[in-house]
Amino acid sequence: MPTYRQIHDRLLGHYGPQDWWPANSPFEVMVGAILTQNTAWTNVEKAIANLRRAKVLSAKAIANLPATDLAELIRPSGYFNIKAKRLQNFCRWYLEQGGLSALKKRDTAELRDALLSVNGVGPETADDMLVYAFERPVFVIDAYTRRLFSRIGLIAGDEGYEILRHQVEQAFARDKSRLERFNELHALIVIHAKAHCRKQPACVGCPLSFDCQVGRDENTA
DNA sequence: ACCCAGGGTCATA
DNA sequence: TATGACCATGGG
Repeated sequence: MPTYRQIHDRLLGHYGPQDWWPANSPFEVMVGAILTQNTAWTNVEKAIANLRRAKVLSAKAIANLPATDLAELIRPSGYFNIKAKRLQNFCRWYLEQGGLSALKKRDTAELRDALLSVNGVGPETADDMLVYAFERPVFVIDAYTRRLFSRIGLIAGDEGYEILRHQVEQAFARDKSRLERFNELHALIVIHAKAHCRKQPACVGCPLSFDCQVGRDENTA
């Protein structure tokens, strides 16, 4: 049974560095993190392109936009009514807190709690922001990660989010460059899942030498 | 036609 | 604490 570190190394060797998050600024990372909730990234790209074209890809602009206008711009990303509210909740909070420069000064644990206090920001979204916008060494747990680790046998699969996060983070606790490891591992797992989608009957050419089928929901073993 | 995507919130038991 | 309903577009 491979270790978390071996999984990281094998995926990295096979797919190469992913250079995440695909965004032009920390704020754009945060917008994308909210828009990609349970949504394909290709749809998020369209929504972000709309925001950029409308010149409202900033906290102030989004906070001051009529909710119905914002919803229309982000329509391609799905759940557009609720996500318009979430984006505005977040942007107003972001401005109240003093913006990026003020947030960057906060301790990681405190910043995480603050992010989680925003309605519409859950654990995965907060951790996406912490790693890819604030460069803090936290590991993001998503559905793919649960499937992969449980099918390999490293976890049961029904553990709580925090339990899993700490378990993986502990595996790299003494790693000098664990931020880069957490950054890559999450991105690699997502890319790996996309590479082995529903079109294939098995995890063909799996770099983990294991038919993990991360891109499939069923098949729990 | 069906499945699900780089989740989160809220009501209910 | 633990399910279930709900949110909604777009690609395979």
